[in-house]
Amino acid sequence: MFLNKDYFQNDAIFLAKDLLGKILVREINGKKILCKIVETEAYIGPEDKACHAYNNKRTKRTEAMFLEGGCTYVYMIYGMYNCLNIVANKKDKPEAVLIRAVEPLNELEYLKKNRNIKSKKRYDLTNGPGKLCKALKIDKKLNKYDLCKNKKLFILDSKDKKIEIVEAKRINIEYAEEYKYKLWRFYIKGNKFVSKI
DNA sequence: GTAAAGATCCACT
DNA sequence: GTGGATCTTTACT
Repeated sequence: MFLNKDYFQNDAIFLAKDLLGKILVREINGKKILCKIVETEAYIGPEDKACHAYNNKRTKRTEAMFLEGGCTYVYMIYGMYNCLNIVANKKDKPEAVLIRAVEPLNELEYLKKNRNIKSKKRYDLTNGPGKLCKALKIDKKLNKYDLCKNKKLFILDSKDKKIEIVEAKRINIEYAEEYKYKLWRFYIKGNKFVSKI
């Protein structure tokens, strides 16, 4: 089951929770890599001080968040790492869901090769926003990508309804003042691939 | 043109 | 659990 455009017009907090357990599909050279989404964070444009688009700040970088829901917002952090966001809500509402961690379901050797790390731990492959982007070869070429119209990157619905969702504070946003206490990070309880408990 | 900070990762103890 | 690496984007002058 494909998730359609209407689904992504919901607000970021709803989507952040609802996307847990769903399947992110990335196709590279004919390989279909399947990953279960296990950890997300919601960023709510104008009011959220942790959001790049706080106060409707619109720059060349943040304009992807002003697109309609169902597109991607890929940004670079610390100069070297990419993070994958799913844009939420309607056009001109800058909300997004950051994908912080996924659980790889196949092509593990290929993902390990992309990561090029010494660690052989399976759960080190994709347990962080920068890591999963490197493993899945997600970079700025996939910024503003429409998840509903393309085959290289999209999301499948999942029948897994037994997951237990934990709400937590978001990570590494000390500068966000009162917003750093918002419980806008969501993850699947007990899942080994979550970046931080 | 220049400076400063940043939604992180990895190796090491 | 800690610290260094490392470079893009932004917001100034």
